[in-house]
Amino acid sequence: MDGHKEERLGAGDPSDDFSSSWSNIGDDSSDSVYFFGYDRESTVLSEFGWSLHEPALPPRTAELVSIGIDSSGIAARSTTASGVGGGLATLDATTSNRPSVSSDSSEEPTEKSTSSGGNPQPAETPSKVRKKRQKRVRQPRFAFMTKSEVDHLEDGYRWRKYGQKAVKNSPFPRSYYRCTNSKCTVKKRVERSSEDPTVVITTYEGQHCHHSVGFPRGGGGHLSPVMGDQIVSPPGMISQFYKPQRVLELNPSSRETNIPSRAPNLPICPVPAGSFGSDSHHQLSPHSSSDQSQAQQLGATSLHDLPTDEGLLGDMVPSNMGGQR
DNA sequence: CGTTTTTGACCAGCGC
DNA sequence: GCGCTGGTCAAAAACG
Repeated sequence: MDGHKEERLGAGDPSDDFSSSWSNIGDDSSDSVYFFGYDRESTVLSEFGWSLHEPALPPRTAELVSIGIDSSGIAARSTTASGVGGGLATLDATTSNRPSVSSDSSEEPTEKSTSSGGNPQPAETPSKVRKKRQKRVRQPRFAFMTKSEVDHLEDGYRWRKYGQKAVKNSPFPRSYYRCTNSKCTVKKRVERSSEDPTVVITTYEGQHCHHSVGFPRGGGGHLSPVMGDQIVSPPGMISQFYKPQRVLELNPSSRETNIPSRAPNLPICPVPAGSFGSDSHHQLSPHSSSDQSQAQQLGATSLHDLPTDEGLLGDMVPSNMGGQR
């Protein structure tokens, strides 16, 4: 099983089609190789394959194995279901729900509030009154594969579990979490790879609009960055992961389409701008800009191709990733 | 008592 | 149109 993964990746002649989508950001000097990339054509991330490496690094609670990003926020269909790449990270967003970049960002329905929370249905018959849910609007997602014993990795934010489902073709259930910050619509899914139970696949959707809460629970054990300087991303999502050393190239789609390489639709925050100043005083207010400049400072040269802006990736990709090369 | 988890039901999207 | 599956809701239970 692992074999086929390796095969796809290694033999798979990375340059084929995906070389530009998936970047090997491993450190030459290290035994580990990390793959970081995104789905260029809104196809299936798992098609790119991934590889588990056994990094000769200090033991950690979780190792980042692979990251997949759906920068377009568009559908990458799950092949897991079809058995093609079972257990691999797939990002999917229903095409029909594809956020239409400009307008949607503002109307971001905050699905939950529209469905029942924001619209307390005048209960008629508990069963059928249940309000019609709005179309699901998917935000860009990205997934991480980590080798970990624990399913739910500490990432500096507090999450509330709101569902769990059995997944087809997988013996492991998938858990659904939502950020406990009421203004934050970030969600995450956690499931174990059916192929390698030691691998946890975590998929994030959305962007935190607040700082992390710190690590009240774990004492921050997961946080300590190993491969270099500290991770500077306050709203970091995966700070417990290893820091990739370099990004060769990202966002080829922008190359193709001639759009500026900034991720077109990685929302900074789904929350209406106004709510920052007024409501979440202590939160992000002043630094959407400072975050940006920070990101720019940190990664300016090498990150110029980053598709991610200071949004999701800005958070997860340790600031100065690539700054050395 | 407030918060989080569990869990069955409901709903949307998609393929056939 | 129907069935399947993933995603979400929300009441109840569990927990601190």
